[in-house]
Amino acid sequence: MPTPQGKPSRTPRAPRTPRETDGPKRATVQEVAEAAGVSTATVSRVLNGNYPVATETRRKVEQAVRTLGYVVNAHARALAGSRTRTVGIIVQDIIDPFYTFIAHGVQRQAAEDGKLCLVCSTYGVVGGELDLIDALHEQRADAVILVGGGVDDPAYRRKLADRARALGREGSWLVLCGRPALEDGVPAGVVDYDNTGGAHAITEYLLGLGHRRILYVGGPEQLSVHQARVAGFRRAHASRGLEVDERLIQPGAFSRRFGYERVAQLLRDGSAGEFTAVFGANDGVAVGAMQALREAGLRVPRDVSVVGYDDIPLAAEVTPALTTVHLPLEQMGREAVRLAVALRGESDGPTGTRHVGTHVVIRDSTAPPPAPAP
Amino acid sequence: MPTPQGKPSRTPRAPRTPRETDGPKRATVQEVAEAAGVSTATVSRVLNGNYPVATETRRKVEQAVRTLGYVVNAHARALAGSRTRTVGIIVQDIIDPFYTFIAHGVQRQAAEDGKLCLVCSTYGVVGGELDLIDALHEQRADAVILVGGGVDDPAYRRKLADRARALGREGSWLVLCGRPALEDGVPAGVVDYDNTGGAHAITEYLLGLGHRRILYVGGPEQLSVHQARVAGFRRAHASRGLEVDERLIQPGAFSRRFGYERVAQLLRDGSAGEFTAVFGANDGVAVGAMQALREAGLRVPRDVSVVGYDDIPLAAEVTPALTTVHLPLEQMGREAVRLAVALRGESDGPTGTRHVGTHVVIRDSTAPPPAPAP
DNA sequence: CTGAAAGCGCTTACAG
DNA sequence: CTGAAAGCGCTTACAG
Repeated sequence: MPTPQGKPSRTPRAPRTPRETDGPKRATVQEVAEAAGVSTATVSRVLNGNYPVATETRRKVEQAVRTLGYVVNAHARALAGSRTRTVGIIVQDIIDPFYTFIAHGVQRQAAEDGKLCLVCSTYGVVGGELDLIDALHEQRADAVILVGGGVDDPAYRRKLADRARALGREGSWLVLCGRPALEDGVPAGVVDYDNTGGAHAITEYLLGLGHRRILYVGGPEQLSVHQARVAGFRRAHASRGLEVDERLIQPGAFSRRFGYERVAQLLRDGSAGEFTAVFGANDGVAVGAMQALREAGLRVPRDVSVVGYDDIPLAAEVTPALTTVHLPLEQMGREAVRLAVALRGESDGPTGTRHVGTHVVIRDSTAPPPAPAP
Repeated sequence: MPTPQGKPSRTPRAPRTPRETDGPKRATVQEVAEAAGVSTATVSRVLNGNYPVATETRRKVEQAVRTLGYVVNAHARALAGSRTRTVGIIVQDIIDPFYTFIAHGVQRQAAEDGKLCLVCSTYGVVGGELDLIDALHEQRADAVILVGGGVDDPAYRRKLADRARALGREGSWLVLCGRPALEDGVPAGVVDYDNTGGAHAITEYLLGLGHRRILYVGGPEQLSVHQARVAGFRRAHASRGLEVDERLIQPGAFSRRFGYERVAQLLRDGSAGEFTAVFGANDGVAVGAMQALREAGLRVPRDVSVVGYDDIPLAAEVTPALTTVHLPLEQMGREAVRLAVALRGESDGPTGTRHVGTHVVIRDSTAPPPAPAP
């Protein structure tokens, strides 16, 4: 039983006495060395394969490893060497497909590079990110990948920069994935996808179809992603000399539920005025909006067009299939670990940035607005 | 640049010379101790809070920690102490909702217990599980949680048992989540959900509705989960003295795609005979089947009823909402880490098993079979 | 190609 | 309540 401090209570047994059932006792390099009749240095060298070793010697060591069932201790290795072969990733919520797919990319790339992956979710806890960075720092992760848009106030960015520097001193790297770069000189990489550009492109598509009153729903106001997407939305209007009715911008959560409820409400009370298209801040919001429209007796895309952002699988699976901005989520995850690896190669390299492309995917949820009432 | 062996090449710089930019050099307990004017033992004690320390002493140490920006090295800690405060989880594919939700539960429970989570996916690679268990063993994870049904041949189970014993010697535990227990005496826990019972219950529900020809689609034949579900399907028929037409059992992948393709094909060539209901081996398969039925002009549930298994969110989101067997996925993940923690508390406890409940959720995809053609 | 030895950064009996 | 010292299990210059 753990004590209140969470430490195991002292057992009355003599320490380090192997259990009866232990069988071949847990082996160490020391024991492998003895069994093979060589030094521990030699064992280490055959294990790591990073140094020439005579064939016969190698054979003896491998034999000993096998018969003793030796499994290297990664902690001893990490302490004596320098790399941990571990990357950490911090997301908001692993069950949100946006994060799941990025985490998936991180995991695959890490696996290909022979690294293991520590995944952590903040679940929206304030300061959670910072604590998790610290926890991953304790683990001396080779890289810490922070995914998703962040709150964007100066005090917070300063704290993040401090963490990045602390990590940098350790030879590790903070990689921001989908969040603006920190100030110059801070050792942090960034994997960037163009929120403003994507939002601009899909808004322009809607405008080109003839829509003039587009409702923008969802997205937490403090998040950098949200701000960037709204900026693209506005810029597309501005390029055509159009003004946007502020009532049409309805920030909120990034959830299906929010999309559903807010659109249902606006349809009910009309407080945003009329609209012929809905731009969901992400696919979840858009799908929620579609449901609200359907329940109000409106047809998509005949009466109202709907678009989303991210292109999670759901977007292609709903009916009608959703027009949206495609983000290469898995690739973003892969890019993040590749960047970290590249960065570690440099003795004291500067901040690096990697951009991934984005494009509009036109499916069945968009059409020209209905002809004005006769 | 890594050399071909994957090790960093020697740099010409003198080792351990701090970079100009290092700022407050990476601190160690040693340095914290000096700064605070105490011994390293004392620093360790205030850091771990597991031993009485004078208030004033504690204050000095905490102060030193803060000004030096000290971050404990988890590897040194793991090597000197015994626990790593890390759990490992192995799934087949993190983007499959079944696994995502279990992983989510593992992660939350681990976080609540102050542990970090190493998550690994096999992506269906043969032997992947075994290699990943070894990798997690190297990391000395406090527990290794293996999720999902496994291939069920004796040779494989023997290998698994070997791994479990090796882990056990280390004081760590293998926990099988949704897979049959290993032989007696092997130090492995299991979190069990009743596949046979669930399949029996939902089949019985369909039978009670009047269906007599139910198509069972999907599920890889070698997997223990599949075998258990089919067993439940058969037993439900047997209880009513009904025979099952073997052509109605169509194993295959656990995917939406397979469900779609196989049902489409059977509808085309009629090689399974008639059927009035479809039992998808999991929700994905069931949703694929619904799509195939719809495209063939059949209506669900009016012409054909459809049920699934697992109750992932998709099940409630499709139209019509899917009748299925509910599995408490998140809870299963949580149970797995709780079990591991409990097991570690015991000096040499026996194999433990935890059962989680299962129940049928009736939604809109089921109805009595259509009346026989007039 | 190989070995002896130092050292990585902690924790934990042991002894006050 | 505190400290001196051993030891956890590896890797890596250094020296042949």
